[in-house]
Amino acid sequence: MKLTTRGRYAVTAMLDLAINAGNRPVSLADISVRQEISLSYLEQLFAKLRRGQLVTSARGPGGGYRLARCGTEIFVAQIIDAVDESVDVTNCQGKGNCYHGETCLTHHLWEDLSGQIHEFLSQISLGDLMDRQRRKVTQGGAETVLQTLSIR
Amino acid sequence: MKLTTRGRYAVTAMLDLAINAGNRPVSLADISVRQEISLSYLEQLFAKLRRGQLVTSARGPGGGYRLARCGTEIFVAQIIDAVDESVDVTNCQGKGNCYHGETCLTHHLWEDLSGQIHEFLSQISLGDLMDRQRRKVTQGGAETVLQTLSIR
DNA sequence: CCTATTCTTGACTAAAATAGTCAGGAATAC
DNA sequence: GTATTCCTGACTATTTTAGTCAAGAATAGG
Repeated sequence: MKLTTRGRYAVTAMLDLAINAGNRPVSLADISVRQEISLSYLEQLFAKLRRGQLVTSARGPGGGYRLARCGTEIFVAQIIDAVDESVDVTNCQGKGNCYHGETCLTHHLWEDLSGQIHEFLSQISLGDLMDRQRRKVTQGGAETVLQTLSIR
Repeated sequence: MKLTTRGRYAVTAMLDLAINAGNRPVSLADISVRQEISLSYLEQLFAKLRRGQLVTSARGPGGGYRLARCGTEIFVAQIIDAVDESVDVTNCQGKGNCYHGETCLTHHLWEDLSGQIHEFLSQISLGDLMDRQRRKVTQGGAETVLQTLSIR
C-alpha cells in the first residue's frame, strides 16, 4: 500500500463520478474541467479503474463512465489498489533470510503496517465520503471522522 | 501524509535503533549493514530525524544515535512526518474557491483522509512494533494487529 | 450513411521525487 | 594525534508521476 498523489487523483475523480451520477454517464472531459486534472491523465487512470471493475464505460456521444456499483460498495482501498499497482516491499525477495539467515525486520514490519492501513481504508466507502461532503463537516476534523467510522 | 519507501526506510531504521539500544549509542554504519540501507542515505534520514527531535547523536569513536525518548513514546506518524516533509494537498492554495467559487472536493477530502491516516499511525509506537517483532506474530495478519491496537 | 463525440490504446516526453554517491569538515574517545 | 563517527552540501542516476500526442474504435443522432 502506497499513498501518493495519483491515488488522490483517482479518489477525487471517483468521488466526482459518484456525486454527478445520474441517468447519463459522466464524461472524462467534464471531470477534467471540474477537478482540473488533465484529460489524458484521467484516461490512464480510468483505464486502470475499469480493469479493476470499479467503473463501466459507454462510448459515443453522451457516453462516459458510471460507477460499476453503488457508492456505498466502493471503498477507498479498492480505488488506490486499482491505480497504484503493488510494490515489492521486501528486499529479501520473500526468502526471509536477510537478517543473519532469519527473517528481516523490514519484511514483516512494513507488510503488516501497510496491511493495517489497507484494512483501514477498506472501511471508507465513496458513500461515506459523499455524506461527509454533503454535511460539510468543518468542526472536529479527524476525531469526528474516526467516530463516524467506529459507529458504522 | 504520504506513504513512500522513504518512510519505510525511516521506520525500519528507527526500529533497528530501538531494538539494538543499550548503553552505547548505535552507529549508522551498523544500521547500514543490518538493514542494507546505504550509509549516506541513512545520514540524510537521520539528519531529519534529529531535527525532528526523535533521536540524539554522539560524535566520535563509540558514538552514534540514541532514541530521544522511550520507544513507547515515539510513534510511526512522527517518524514519517520527520522524513517526508508535508505536501501541499490543495490545488486551490487554500483559498477554497476552485469549484465554481466554492470550496473544492479535493481540498477537504484528501486533507481529512490523510488526517485520518495520520491519526491512525499516531497510535502505533516503536514499542508496539518491538512487541510484535518479539512475539513473531505469524497467524492472523492485519486483524490481530488491529485487535492489539484497540486493546491498548 | 455521415459526423461529432467519447472511450481506448500505445508510444513518447518533461518534470519531480527518490535513492544513492562523493568529498570535505567538525567533534571526540582513546 | 589519530581513528571514528557524525554532519553538511553538492552532485548524479534512476524511477515515478504527470502530461502530451496521435491514431483508432464504437456509437448516438441527424
